[in-house]
Amino acid sequence: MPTLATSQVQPLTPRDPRLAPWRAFVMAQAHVSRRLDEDLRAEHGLSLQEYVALLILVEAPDHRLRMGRLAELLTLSKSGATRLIDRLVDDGLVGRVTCSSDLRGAEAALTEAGVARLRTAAPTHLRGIAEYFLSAIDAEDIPVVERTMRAVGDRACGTRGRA
Amino acid sequence: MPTLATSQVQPLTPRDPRLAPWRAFVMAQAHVSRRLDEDLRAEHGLSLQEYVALLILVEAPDHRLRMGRLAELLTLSKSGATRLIDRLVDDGLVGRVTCSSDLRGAEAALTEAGVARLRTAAPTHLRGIAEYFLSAIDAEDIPVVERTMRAVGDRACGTRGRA
DNA sequence: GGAGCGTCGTTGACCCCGCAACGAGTCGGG
DNA sequence: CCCGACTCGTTGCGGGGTCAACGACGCTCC
Repeated sequence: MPTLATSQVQPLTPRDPRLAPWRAFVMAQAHVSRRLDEDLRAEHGLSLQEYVALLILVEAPDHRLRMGRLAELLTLSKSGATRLIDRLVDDGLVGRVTCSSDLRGAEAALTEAGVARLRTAAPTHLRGIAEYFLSAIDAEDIPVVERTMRAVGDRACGTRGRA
Repeated sequence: MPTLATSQVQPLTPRDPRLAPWRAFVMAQAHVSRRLDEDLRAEHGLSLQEYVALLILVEAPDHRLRMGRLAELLTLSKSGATRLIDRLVDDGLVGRVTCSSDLRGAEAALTEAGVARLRTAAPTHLRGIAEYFLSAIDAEDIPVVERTMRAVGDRACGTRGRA
């Protein structure tokens, strides 16, 4: 395989037909996330971001995570993570714990209420994914979607800074 | 074909492996749009939304569009569109015109400066799409991506309101 | 032809996020 | 030791978004 610097698919101009998949991708994302967010807010009073934060925490060892790591996983700035956790703390869904191994660090830890809230909200989220995303894709195409999306994510994430 | 209510791919539980493509999709979108936004801001002082607004306008007949329609195409609320156009007007990139056929309607119209700005910013955007998105996908997979993303977009957009 | 209802875009209040600056804590070298 | 340089999370500020309420206008029907 050629290790061509970065893209080299061809320079790409406006009105190029290869923009079609890109536009479809953008629209898909916009509509699906909006739907998932609406459903969670309407049925459980949680934004999609808040739900994902709880989800990330429940999958972490001890149901706790350093703020910095949490910010990364949420693709959020550090301050964004701080304020998101602030809200969840106010709602009693997570607690703040000072990190044992690093006194300047803080950890967010899921409370019992947080676990419970997540459990009741999960069906809504999962139903949304099935209804808006998975059910629109032919079964045979799913592996391709997974592979390509993973490649895109890695490429856009990995090529950090340097060309 | 079965007209099964909505999803019926299978109820879907947490930790289901079918969530993998969904997660990859979410990460891909997050990283790619962030990159495109950063690049446009750094090189042209435009947010991705502002760029897309200009792009939509340039593709419209007469380079003008009703506010409502613009909001739809941007997947934005009406007030969101109003404020976005406000900024572009302040920058001199678009102008406001009262709609000829409906006195309560307003239209946004691209100025010469807007067209010019779009033209200079386009290469950055197109390069980003090629580099972060297209070049990560095998050529043979691109049609599948386009087809599936279109299907997902339509499904999440079309099933408006009613089950 | 005016009354009532729907639609269009804007505005005010509020929410959420990123950036830059900060205080607190860690770590390595003199 | 202790002093600088770095890292961690929080905070002030400002940008950008939504929702609800509004004024202006179009439309229909009596």
